[in-house]
Amino acid sequence: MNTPSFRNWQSVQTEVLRRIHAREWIPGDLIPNEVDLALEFGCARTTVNRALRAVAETGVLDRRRKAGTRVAAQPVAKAMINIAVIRTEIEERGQKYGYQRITRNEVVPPLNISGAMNAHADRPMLHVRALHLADDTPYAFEDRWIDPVVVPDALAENFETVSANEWLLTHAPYTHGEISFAATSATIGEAAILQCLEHSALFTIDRVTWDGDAPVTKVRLLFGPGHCLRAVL
Amino acid sequence: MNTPSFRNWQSVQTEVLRRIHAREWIPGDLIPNEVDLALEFGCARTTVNRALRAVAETGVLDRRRKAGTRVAAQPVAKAMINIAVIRTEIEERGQKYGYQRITRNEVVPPLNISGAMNAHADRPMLHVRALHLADDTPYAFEDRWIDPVVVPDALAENFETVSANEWLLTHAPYTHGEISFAATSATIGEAAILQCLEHSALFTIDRVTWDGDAPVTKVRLLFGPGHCLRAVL
DNA sequence: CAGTGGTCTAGACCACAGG
DNA sequence: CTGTGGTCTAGACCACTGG
Repeated sequence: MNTPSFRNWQSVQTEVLRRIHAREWIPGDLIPNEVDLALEFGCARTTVNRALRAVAETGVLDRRRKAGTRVAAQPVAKAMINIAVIRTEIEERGQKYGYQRITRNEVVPPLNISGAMNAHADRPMLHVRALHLADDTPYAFEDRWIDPVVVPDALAENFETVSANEWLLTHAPYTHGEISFAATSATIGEAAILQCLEHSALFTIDRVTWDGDAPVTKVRLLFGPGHCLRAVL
Repeated sequence: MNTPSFRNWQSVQTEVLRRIHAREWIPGDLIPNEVDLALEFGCARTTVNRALRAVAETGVLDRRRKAGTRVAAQPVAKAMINIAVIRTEIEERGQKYGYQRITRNEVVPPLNISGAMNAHADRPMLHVRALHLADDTPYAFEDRWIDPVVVPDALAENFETVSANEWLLTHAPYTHGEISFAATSATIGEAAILQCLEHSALFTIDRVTWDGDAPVTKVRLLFGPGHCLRAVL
């Protein structure tokens, strides 16, 4: 067995994936430990570790101290979704970006909004509604709530030329957030804004971010009919 | 400046994130190089490297050889989506999983299917339609095409008790794939299967996988109204 | 060309959890 | 208790790319 030598972690990773693909290592199997693999591959254990860690991050391997490393029986497909600023997203597709602010108010949000943000139910918030356009046609409707206690600067901004989507990135840091994707049926008002039929199926993104315990912003993005979000596996 | 010492990469990562959050390092800024940070933090450069690499993977830092490491001006939010087997997904929510195969045929697929799979347009494929149920109510409709040349074993399987969703995981390895998310309007047939109204907005996942150049399978999953996919940021 | 991140190495110690 | 992965270290060389 004249094993070719594996001199970097990427080649070790490739070899590991090959063995799994070729069923040399069967799903559920325990594979050799790092020390043995390092010996076999003729490299340092650190290098094997780096490779196995990378594979494990994709869900193909399952690693546990003492228990060792196994080929995942039911690998969970992991897709990395990149959510960029909407303007960038449109411009990268070679389209012309357009923006229209629709409304801006300071009101007490409905309970489902303050609830989702984990915020005080009686505190007024900044409510901004706006439309993003690609090549002059409606692309996405942004319905956003901003907590003015956490982001006081937002009160001085009218969001007429800069979208909240973009402005918040540079003015409101957050520590963590939640995002969810769904399909919703266009209300008559949404249909008018997006220039589509009532009850059209709209791809929807809901996102809430916090800075520690403090709610920063909650946004719902409604994309025009036909929109889809892609990723690789 | 009595810097506490940072003895592991996680604490270095935390400190880096803190500085960005606290605006000590402004978006667009060049931050000190690894050697300097290692000196400041009192740890090895390897440790700093590990921490910065982890932060860069989340999109908060931008690293380039020679150019150095910068705080991303417009960080692209990255959400990791885990797509598990549907049965597992349902059972993990404490619901009872149910499955019904609807149809199974060997036919030449329509052009949009063979096109998406990058397959020969005139080759017959295995077409399986099935319904997944949670607590006896329709959860997702699976409409799948399988290339029998690539997965010959599939011809011997009737998919009456085991879903293709699950069977393929252990019988058809793939090297890469594409996934896309969208919202579609229920046709009358789909509405009947999912027991919802025609034109309901359905969350839809399309997935195609390949084994090298060879197309393995293409699946469209239509989820019942109200379904949503969550992730953390 | 030179400075930066990218990686490898050999060895060491540690934390966790299986048996 | 002990084997496994997780991590740190110091030093070295390399690859890329900006100036």
